[in-house]
Amino acid sequence: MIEEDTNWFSKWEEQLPSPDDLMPISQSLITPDLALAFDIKPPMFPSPSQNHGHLRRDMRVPPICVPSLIFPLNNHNSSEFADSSDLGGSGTPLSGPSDEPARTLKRPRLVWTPQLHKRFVDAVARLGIKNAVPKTIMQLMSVDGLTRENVASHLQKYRLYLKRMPGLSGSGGKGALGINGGGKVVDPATDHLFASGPVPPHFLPFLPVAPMHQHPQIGGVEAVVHPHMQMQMNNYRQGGGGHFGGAAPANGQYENLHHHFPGREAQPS
DNA sequence: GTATTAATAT
DNA sequence: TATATTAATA
Repeated sequence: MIEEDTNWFSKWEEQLPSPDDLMPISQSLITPDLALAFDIKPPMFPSPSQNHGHLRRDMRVPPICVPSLIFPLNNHNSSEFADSSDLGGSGTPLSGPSDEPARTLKRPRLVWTPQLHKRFVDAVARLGIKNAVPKTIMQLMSVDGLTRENVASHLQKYRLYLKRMPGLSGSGGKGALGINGGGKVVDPATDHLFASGPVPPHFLPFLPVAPMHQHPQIGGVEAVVHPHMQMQMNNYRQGGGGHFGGAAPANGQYENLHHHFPGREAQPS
């Protein structure tokens, strides 16, 4: 039914970024420098203490036209975009990114939050092995600011993970992702493990993204990636648990997870 | 010429 | 380690 196609996105949207989980942070994610460079004014954050309930993450970041990438306070001493505010008096040979066009700015490392990863996995799942290539995945994910390289890199790791996926005892003898006939995704077991539920065996071989029913949450709380997943998405425990001694990873970036076809990926002829 | 991938670097 | 970047190549 076509109707489903319509709902498809809504459902997806709903199950995607939990407002609470998505940006519990109150820190401005844009470096002052960057903000200035792009002439971006920090989006208004709803009262963090009020965003519970049904608050749909409707808050779209201002219609930024540039790489609307929201940076987590990347603590790295990137020689590139070191905050000019404190640029060590040392004769910094670098002019700073403020001068450079946004296009050439070096983005900070992408942090694959569980939400992002979920989108990624969903995309891969519905694309099927055949089409699950960086470009396509990226498009399906529709996360603005996300680059093909980002996806490619993650995909590489994801594949490695699938390969090492335990439990595939070779009774069948089929390779980890050897199947491909109709666009199957990977071993059911693998897929199941990784998807941790939200990715039902309904993927279609074709693009016409369909509305498979995805339960946004499992057991009440969204099942974070997966326990077995050695891809260490561990630090992101949203629900539960406890904190880690390590510094909490900024997870607010890419909050604008709304679909919005990338303008930056403009493909040259 | 682009896109994907493995390898490598940070 | 996780992600980026490069290099090879389809």
